[in-house]
Amino acid sequence: MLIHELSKRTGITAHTIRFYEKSGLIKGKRDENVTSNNYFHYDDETVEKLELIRDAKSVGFTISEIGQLMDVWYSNQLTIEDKVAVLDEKLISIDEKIKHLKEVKKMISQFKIDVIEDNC
Amino acid sequence: MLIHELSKRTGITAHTIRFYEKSGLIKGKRDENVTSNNYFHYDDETVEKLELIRDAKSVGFTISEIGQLMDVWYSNQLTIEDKVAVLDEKLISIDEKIKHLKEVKKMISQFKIDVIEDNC
DNA sequence: TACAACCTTAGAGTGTAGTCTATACTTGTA
DNA sequence: TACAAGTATAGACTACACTCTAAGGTTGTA
Repeated sequence: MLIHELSKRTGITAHTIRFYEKSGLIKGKRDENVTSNNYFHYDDETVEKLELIRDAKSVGFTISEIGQLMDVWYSNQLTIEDKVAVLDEKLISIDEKIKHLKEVKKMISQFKIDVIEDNC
Repeated sequence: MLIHELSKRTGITAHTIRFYEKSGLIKGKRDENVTSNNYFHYDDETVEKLELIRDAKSVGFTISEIGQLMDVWYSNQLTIEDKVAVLDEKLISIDEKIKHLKEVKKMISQFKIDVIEDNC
């Protein structure tokens, strides 16, 4: 599919998708059979990647952290140990984020009770 | 306590604390008994607030979202219904973030297994 | 074949969240 | 009392993540 279709499927603008591509998060392929243009083609895997990017971003991961993860996913430059190390680091970071969210949730829930009961 | 102490207790720089104060997230008090300076004084509640701010920021809440929450917390301008509405909105948003984190965690965990087992 | 709708790259502009510098004043300590 | 350390304000600067504009080329359709 071309960028317009990818944009429609993910709800992410073409501009932003190109920005992610320039940042190394995703990668389109050129069709070698076509010489009249140099349009990028994307597959379903890219749709999944963009959805992962959106999830990861919404919980505070930066582009460069997500990029690091994508490198582990798709690069063969790293040893298994290196890959596992990066993945473990992200897993720890996710657990911390969940912990933070639960703390914030607890505070807000308690405050909601206070607001309702004490009319404060 | 003064800003330096607040900074030491929270690990947030004085510059950033002043930035949060300017953004309306926290509020120091001036000591009316002292006329020689206009130093701001902060209480333990501010320490808690800054810790909440840090947690909330680490999971993708923006300054303005946090500010909205602080308004609900400390302003008497809003009705109980309005306050509960804001709190409910944040609680839903937190649940979504936890859901996103679990999705990302699942993908990374599965990928870790693939890396180890399939040597990919 | 006109023309709308799409594609590309390069680069400028925007909003958020700090981060730092400069200037000037106050406080604590050797 | 010198002077290091702390405090306030204003405003410049930076990094990140978009977001938009311009310029030029391609594709699909009436």
